[in-house]
Amino acid sequence: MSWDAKDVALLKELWAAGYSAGQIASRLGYSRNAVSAKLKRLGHKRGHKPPTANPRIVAVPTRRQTLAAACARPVDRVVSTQKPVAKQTRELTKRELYAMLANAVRNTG
DNA sequence: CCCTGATTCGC
DNA sequence: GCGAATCAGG
Repeated sequence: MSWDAKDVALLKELWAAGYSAGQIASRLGYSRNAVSAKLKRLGHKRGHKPPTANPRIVAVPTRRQTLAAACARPVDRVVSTQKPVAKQTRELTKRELYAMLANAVRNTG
């Protein structure tokens, strides 16, 4: 199973559109696990939602990333507080984007 | 019991 | 990098 550009695009866009991992997975043909994992690799962020699932307490404590996170202290200052205008390829509106998505899904699925 | 997302671990 | 297994919750 290799994530093609098409798959990734659909994944990201559908995810952004508010689709659930399961729905996307069904459309794409992958397991929701794969979708979630892929999203994580991509650096997904749907915003707010406390990390409910604890990082597995398997018999191998050579992990403690949780502790590391807990020990993380705030930095003194941020070097660059740049907030550039950004935004480039933003010619499509949400409606158009979704329409495109729907079409793509229809054709692809 | 169905679903949700999140994470880890083996390949 | 990919995906199954797994967790914790609604």
